[in-house]
Amino acid sequence: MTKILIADDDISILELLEYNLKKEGYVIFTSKDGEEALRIAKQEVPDLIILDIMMPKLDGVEVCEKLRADNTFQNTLIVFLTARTEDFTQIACYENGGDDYIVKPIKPKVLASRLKAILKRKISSEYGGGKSDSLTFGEISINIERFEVKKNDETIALAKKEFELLLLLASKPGKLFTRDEIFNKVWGVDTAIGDRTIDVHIRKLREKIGDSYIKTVKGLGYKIEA
Amino acid sequence: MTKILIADDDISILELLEYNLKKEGYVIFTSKDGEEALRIAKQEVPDLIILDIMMPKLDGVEVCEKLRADNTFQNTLIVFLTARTEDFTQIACYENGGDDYIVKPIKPKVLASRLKAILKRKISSEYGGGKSDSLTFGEISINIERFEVKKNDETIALAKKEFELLLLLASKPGKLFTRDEIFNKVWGVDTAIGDRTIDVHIRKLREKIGDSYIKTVKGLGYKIEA
DNA sequence: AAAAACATTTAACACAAACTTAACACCTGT
DNA sequence: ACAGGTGTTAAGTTTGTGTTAAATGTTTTT
Repeated sequence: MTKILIADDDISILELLEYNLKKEGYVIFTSKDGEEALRIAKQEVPDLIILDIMMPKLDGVEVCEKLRADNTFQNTLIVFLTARTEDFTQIACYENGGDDYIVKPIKPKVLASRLKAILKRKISSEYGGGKSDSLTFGEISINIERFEVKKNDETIALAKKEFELLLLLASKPGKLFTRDEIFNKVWGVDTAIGDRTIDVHIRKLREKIGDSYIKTVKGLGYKIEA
Repeated sequence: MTKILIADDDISILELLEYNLKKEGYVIFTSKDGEEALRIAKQEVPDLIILDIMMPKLDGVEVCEKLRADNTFQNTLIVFLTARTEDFTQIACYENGGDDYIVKPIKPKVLASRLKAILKRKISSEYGGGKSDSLTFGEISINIERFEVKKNDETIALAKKEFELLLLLASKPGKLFTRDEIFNKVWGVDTAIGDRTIDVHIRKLREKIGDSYIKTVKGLGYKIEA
């Protein structure tokens, strides 16, 4: 049984969500302001809490802060609800202790699948814990959650792109990744960058983790040597 | 005839892909959610399935899991579709039994060539009879994904053209490949190269993998001895 | 048996691909 | 506004591959 608490001062949204999420089999609680949300949260200890940013008495961010200060809600998932116009960025969400955020207007189906994904993430990390958040090859180990790479217990500082590149190659050691593939997955199809950019990043990676891991396959791409 | 099933809740993407892939000569099926995707998959048994991660009812990962649990789909290629913002990491794709993943936004041409590559991998490995994407004859085994050739567990380094040539011959051991055929498949119809180029490559191959595998049929072409 | 047709082998070369280094534009946080 | 770091571009260098050419070897035809 999965309990979800929804807090929003707009009753139509409350009803929309309640109706659609009940259909998905969740147990739903609702509240119209921040203080009420806090009270119900403490009483019910939901698995997931959806907080509108703009609310009377206590806004979403404040509610989140108070929840996070309480040990009970250390592992509770908190999702912010925000109008597109508010410039509440992804970063702000995570900075304030949120796990995700959803932009209005809400599409119930999209929302439902999003929540499902988030909940699933929680479940799988609670049990076993060590699933997909770290991977290893040779003397190198990568911790995805901490964004950290170690070589024999010695931390290596990597820049974002370097990390992403390494992560891609390491996601399937031995597999050959063509430049196209690297390009699409690390940079994205829509960006246009020069031919040599990948080389340079590979270069920097090799400099940091050692020459012996990343192998060039001329005319094709790169791979991590098993 | 190659059947492709596409599942995405975004109809514009569905139409975009359907239009472009039909043009490439594939037979396309579409579905708007995970459950429908499963149903069609079971009915049609496509060669390749493209799954959006975020979908109503069943998300892409779940569909993949269910498919993989079914013996029918052991060899079916599964490709995930993911928005760049979703933190669906590279690892998750492979961990969940996916063969590849493609990042949105989609460029039809890029996608088409990617799919072609993936399908090619599958086809050539099916010739060899094996279920994984590796081909074997005699003491030699070829892993296409890793771009690796082994002779009794000992890795042999091949250049791109050498590899492609060997792959062609090995895709159907015993079959005779005429010089023309080799030209068209390895070099492409439009390139013009001298008569002796193939010989030289055959030479290098024999040097590396041993003289006993590739047999010359004078006046006709080459083949791999069964 | 000689010639023709075809294949092998070796070395040399040209060129495209990848490496390397340095410079610079661009964020991001202070 | 500035400093520090990151990501990208540019330019010169290096490397390895693919191709050609030329000499040698083998089989088939007449």
